[in-house]
Amino acid sequence: MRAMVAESPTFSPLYRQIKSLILQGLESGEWRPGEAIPSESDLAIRFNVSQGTVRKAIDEMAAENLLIRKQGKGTFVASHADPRAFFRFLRLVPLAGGVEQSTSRPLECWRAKAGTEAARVLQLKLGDAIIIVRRLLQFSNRPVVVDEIYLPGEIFSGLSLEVLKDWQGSLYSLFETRFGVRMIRAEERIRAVAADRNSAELLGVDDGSPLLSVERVSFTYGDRPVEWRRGLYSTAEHYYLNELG
Amino acid sequence: MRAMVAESPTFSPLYRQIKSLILQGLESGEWRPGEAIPSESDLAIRFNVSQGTVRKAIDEMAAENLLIRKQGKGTFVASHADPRAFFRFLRLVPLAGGVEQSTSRPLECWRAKAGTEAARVLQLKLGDAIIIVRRLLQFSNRPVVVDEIYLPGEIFSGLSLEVLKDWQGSLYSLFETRFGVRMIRAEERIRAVAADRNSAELLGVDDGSPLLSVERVSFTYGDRPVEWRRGLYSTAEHYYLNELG
DNA sequence: TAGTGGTCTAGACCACTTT
DNA sequence: AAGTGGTCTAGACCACTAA
Repeated sequence: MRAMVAESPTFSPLYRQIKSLILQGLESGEWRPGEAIPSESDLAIRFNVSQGTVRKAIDEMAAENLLIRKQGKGTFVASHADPRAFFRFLRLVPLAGGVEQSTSRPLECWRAKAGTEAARVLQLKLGDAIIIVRRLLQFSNRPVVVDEIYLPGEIFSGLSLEVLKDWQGSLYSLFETRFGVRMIRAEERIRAVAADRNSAELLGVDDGSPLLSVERVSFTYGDRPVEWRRGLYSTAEHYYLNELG
Repeated sequence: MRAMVAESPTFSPLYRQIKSLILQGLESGEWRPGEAIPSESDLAIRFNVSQGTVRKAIDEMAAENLLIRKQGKGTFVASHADPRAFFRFLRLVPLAGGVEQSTSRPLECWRAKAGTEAARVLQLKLGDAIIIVRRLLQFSNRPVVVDEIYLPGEIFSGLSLEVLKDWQGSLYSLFETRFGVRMIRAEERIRAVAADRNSAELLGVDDGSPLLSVERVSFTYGDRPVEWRRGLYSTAEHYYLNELG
């Protein structure tokens, strides 16, 4: 292992090579979400490097929210089942402080073929199978978000309205445990639009009133796009919070 | 220095103590934006710790965008004069790809007294002096954002419309070089609103059309709020891009 | 060639959790 | 007491920049 550093023509430090080896373990499912990976010293022996080098690799992965370190216990694979992961992808906060209970109400779920845009965004071929989900998100039993979610049909073939209705917990935690797809990062494109009649009715606002249009593309390991969604957010009693570091 | 680790009742590791010492150097102006701080080995001698400990302190500060490392050259104090820092706080992207030139057109600048909300947000007393700036932001000579910016009068006392008009470059780089105030992080609260007549005219959109309302509070060292602004973004030809890590 | 940050190692010890 | 991650050190060497 050590030799690769010196010989590699496009130089990549040892700890990054270790990092990608650990990443392989995550992708292959050797260690599943919520489980512990081997200790630093075990990995150091396994990869034949010093503990400090493994440590630096894990440091980076923890900074990327792929792993979670717990002193005295071990290092764990990050999971969307962890309630702390929930607000990482949903940045909606009530105008009047406090914490609210949110519930997801699936409305429809049907099969379709990818059009030009869906194919481009999800990196599919035109006409490939996709699954579309429509959903209403409620905070304290009041509708706040209407979502339309596009998923590659091949990966999510078992998905149906019944499965969605039976599931307690976040959508991403369903995807993770049931379909083995873990969302790692996402890009959101936000605009202001006027409510169409249908959405206005679902959200309980006036036709044509301003809504936040949030278009999201989510990626799994290797920057593969696996979800495309468009949400309309009612910002009458909530706002989208963004922290600029 | 070493002794503090063991003796400290609320344990704080050595490298964090070093970090806060370096932070003091930044706050006090010992090292100014754009300048280099001493080398790791110099700092190690000065603080009487090992180079690795200084390194870990600097690592964290680099991750927080306070310092910028340049291999072979040194470690530099981050500056808003650096063009790379520009898009850290302005997340607007044209719908049709490509890069645009942006220009800031200051409209008005006047003195006022802090009302309840401004006082709360900026942590001032009711009636304290504040300065208000109105500004139009253009991309490729087309208006996209109207901003209203509230600043503590004491800190920004020399600010005027003339100063703003004479300045070439970003607002934050003006604040940094002319007033010694460096913005480190910010929170944005985003909602969708209907355009009022005045803003609609400035932005060249129809009265009542949906706009993004972006309310921002910016903080300097020690999490002190030093700017409050509300911007109305026209998202006819642009969107707000957010990366969810 | 000298100085800077970047990587890697080996070993000691501390803080936290579990048995 | 044993095992985990967390801190700190000292030293060697590599990669990059500038004189």
